Amino acid sequence: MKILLVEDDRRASEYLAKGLRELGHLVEQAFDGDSGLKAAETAAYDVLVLDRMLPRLDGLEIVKRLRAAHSPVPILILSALDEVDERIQGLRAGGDDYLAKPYSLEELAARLDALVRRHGDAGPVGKLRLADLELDGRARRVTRAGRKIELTAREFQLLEFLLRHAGQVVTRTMILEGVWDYHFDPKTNVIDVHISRLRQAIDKGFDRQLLHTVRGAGYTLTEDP
Amino acid sequence: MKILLVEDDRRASEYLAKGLRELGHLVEQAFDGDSGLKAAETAAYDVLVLDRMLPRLDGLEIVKRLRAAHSPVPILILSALDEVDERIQGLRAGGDDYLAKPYSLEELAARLDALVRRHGDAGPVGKLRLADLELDGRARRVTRAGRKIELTAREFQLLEFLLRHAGQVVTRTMILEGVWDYHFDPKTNVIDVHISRLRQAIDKGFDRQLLHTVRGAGYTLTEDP
DNA sequence: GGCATACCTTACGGTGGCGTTAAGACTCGT
DNA sequence: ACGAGTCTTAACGCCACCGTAAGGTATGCC
Repeated sequence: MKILLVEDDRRASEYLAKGLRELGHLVEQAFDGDSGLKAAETAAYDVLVLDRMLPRLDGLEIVKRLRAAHSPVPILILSALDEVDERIQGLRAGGDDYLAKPYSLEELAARLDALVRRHGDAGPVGKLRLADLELDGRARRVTRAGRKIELTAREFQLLEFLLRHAGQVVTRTMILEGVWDYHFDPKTNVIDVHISRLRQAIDKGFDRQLLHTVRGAGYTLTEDP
Repeated sequence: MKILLVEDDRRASEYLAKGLRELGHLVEQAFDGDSGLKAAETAAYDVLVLDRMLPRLDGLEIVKRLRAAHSPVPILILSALDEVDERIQGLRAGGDDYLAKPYSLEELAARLDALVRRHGDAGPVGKLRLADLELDGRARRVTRAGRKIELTAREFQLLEFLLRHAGQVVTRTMILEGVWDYHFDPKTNVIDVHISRLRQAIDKGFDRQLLHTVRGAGYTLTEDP
């Protein structure tokens, strides 16, 4: 999922970003409150991770402003302190969860999963399904009709993105943003190539095709023919 | 680990208890506040799970009394409401974490693990198993297909960590945190080297490989090919 | 039908992730 | 203080994966 990480400590930020990316998430970083708030207002994230103490604009202040603007995005607040009062302030400001240092990446990831799940439609952790195609995020495992399918990292990301938007048409631009984190047109056919490869992997040899082209628009993953 | 579950709703209690037991925990149940408090004062638990609303003695009241008596035991509070005020009251009273319905067993288990870990003691020392690979934490002994396998300290820790997360992908960052207790990137290939050695030890000469690489992400220990 | 556009497939070189080996640093116990 | 065993670092080679380009195929419009 798409995560905005606002943390001024460069080292900590890189560390968390790397860890979250390894887990298959798309992470964008901001290093001060100002740009963090701006990013949060501009793009659509599945969840925000805010440090409590930030230069230029405090983490809590960001939360308050976003909530004042009726942004429903789930927010988790990081802090050096594990004092009850700290946590309470975080929740009062409109944060959804709170995590104290020392950060455990595993716990952070678990809480983010939980937050997002609570906010959106339910469903078992990290499992996406369409017809007999199944994707398990935690095990990084894809099966169709019970048979395991080997995918590369990109293919996996792509499939995950498509499954998240199953039934609707996803445009190339959406894919570029959601999978590659490109905010411009690369002027190449990267997407076509990866779609092609993904097709080979999940649809080849099966009767019912799931991945369809919508000419002039993009692609769609659906079980309706 | 040893868990005290205080929940008056019989059905919910049984459900949670069953789930937690399946995860290898030892669960004791109480169905009202009075006996819950008594149990908590009498026996030593690794963690308490308290329902918010209880007959005879409110969940929060139990927390307050235990804290007044300087009991350090980690406590997680369950509640039907996910209101901020509710959560704040729970924390103020001395609870360590808060979980709202609908309960997700997976999330509950994860939070309990996190709570206990944060409170210091290591995880449960029991037997871990995957296919014909077995690890005995107490005896510090590993066997595969009955044959003893000699491991160094690090290799043992590493294997234990992998077994705890069997079936899911563990990233390098997770391994660094869980096995080395590093909270930064050492920029070396320590992990690769130890994984390599562990492979030699547990997989070499066996038909079915258990330790698999997930390129771009990390490793996974699973019996599925 | 012919043309233009959009899309698909294949092939290929570069990059970087991973595995292994070996050598140096460290930590014990004796 | 020495040595055996262990851990960490560094070096090197391999190969899977990614992205680009090029040529082929389908689709829609006139």
